[in-house]
Amino acid sequence: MRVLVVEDERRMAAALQRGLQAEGFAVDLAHDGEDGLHQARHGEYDVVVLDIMLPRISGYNVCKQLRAEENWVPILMLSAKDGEYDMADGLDLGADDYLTKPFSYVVLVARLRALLRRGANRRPSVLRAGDLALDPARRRVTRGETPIELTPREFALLEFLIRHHDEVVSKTEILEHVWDTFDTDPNVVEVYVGYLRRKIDVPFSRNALQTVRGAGYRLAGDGG
Amino acid sequence: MRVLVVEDERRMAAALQRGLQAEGFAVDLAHDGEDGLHQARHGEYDVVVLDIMLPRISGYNVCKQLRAEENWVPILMLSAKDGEYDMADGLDLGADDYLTKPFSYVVLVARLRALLRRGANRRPSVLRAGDLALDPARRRVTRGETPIELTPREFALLEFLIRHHDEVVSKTEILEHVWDTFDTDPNVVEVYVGYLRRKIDVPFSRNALQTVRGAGYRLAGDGG
DNA sequence: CAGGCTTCTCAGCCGCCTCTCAGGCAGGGT
DNA sequence: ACCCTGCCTGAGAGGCGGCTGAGAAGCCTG
Repeated sequence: MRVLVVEDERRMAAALQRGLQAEGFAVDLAHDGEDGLHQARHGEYDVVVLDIMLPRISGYNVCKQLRAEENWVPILMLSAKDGEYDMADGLDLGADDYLTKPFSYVVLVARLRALLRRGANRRPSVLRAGDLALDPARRRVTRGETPIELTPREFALLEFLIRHHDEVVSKTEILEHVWDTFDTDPNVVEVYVGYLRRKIDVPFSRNALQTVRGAGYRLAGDGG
Repeated sequence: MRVLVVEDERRMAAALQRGLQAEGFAVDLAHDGEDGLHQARHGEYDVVVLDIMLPRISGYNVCKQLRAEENWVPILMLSAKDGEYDMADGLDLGADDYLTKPFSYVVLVARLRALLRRGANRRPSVLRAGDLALDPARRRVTRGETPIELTPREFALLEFLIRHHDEVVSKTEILEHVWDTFDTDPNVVEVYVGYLRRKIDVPFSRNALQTVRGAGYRLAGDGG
């Protein structure tokens, strides 16, 4: 598995390289945005770890550029907590996952593996589960032919659920990936699951968004 | 889940112990590096929380020593912000994760769980015994093709039994691993074994979950 | 600045899950 | 055959997880 790490802080980059190599990845480094963009274009990587604060071209623009060129290599974005961009921006750009510095090394590796497992490469432009369809680029959701209006938070939640459809995802995982926090009251997830249900569930039909008591939620669906 | 906390500041150590116990971990303490090294060698822990600044042997050297002995227990390092070592050093040593003091308690727990989860990921994704299949990630159990609904406690019990299928496991072992206590009335195990039997046993067939009088229970099955 | 939308908190309710208890049953030893 | 001990199980209490309506705070828009 080939990983490109685009990170300007030399010590951090080197530590990541050693760590990921120990995990069995083949790791290339780029130390600024221009270099990173160049390598990502020509390197055939399975995944790219992309810092946002970079010399020459920001990670933000590297990601935007790659996606504009229809390059769908999975991208995991890194950003400072107090930075100019936040998670919503990152995902808007077409990043596949997002971590806030200071991040946990284990979490980084876990999410890299998750990205690889998901085979996000050659990602279909529309995500499906059952008769639900979600288009990340156009921010549009439909059930069958009928469009569904969602708020940004609802959209992010549904996107996460649909990417993991048929799996049980815990409220903690949801908080980490959709809210980017650990220590928020999980009740907010319950509330938003409630909102989603009212919008996506068809009356008199089996619920698409199931509760798995004591474990989390599962979005049923055979789509891909 | 057994945790070893190696931390010389008594107040901090005690606070961690109480907090982690409340989260359902079994917690042992060591107050200096020598003691910590000794316990880590012989204690069969699922994860070790290791302060860097320790009397007698530094956490740095405890970690180095353990890895030199090919002991790959997951290690989460703690260090002071202004300390001599930083994240890069920690990862170089073979630590699996790294936290800077003062850290958030919630973050610590989240990262511990991430470490444990990662360990779990290395195991086979679907556990089998006979025609029973249990998928920990999806929280799904099937007998042949038919899905079986289990409550969290039933699920945890079956997971433990299936991991030890064809072995006799005592009620005490079950209590330790599934209930995480010693001093509970073993009757609760009998009750839950009963619940499980009603859900997983096929009528008119040999019982999969056998009682071994005076010793415990055994889940029959040739699967792996 | 007003109005609407979104996000999030809070408290109350409901139902499932968990666990206890007591009585009955079965195995094994004498 | 009898008893003792270990195991099983039905009934039920209590707690906790999850759901939801109400409403406050924040944010954007006109």
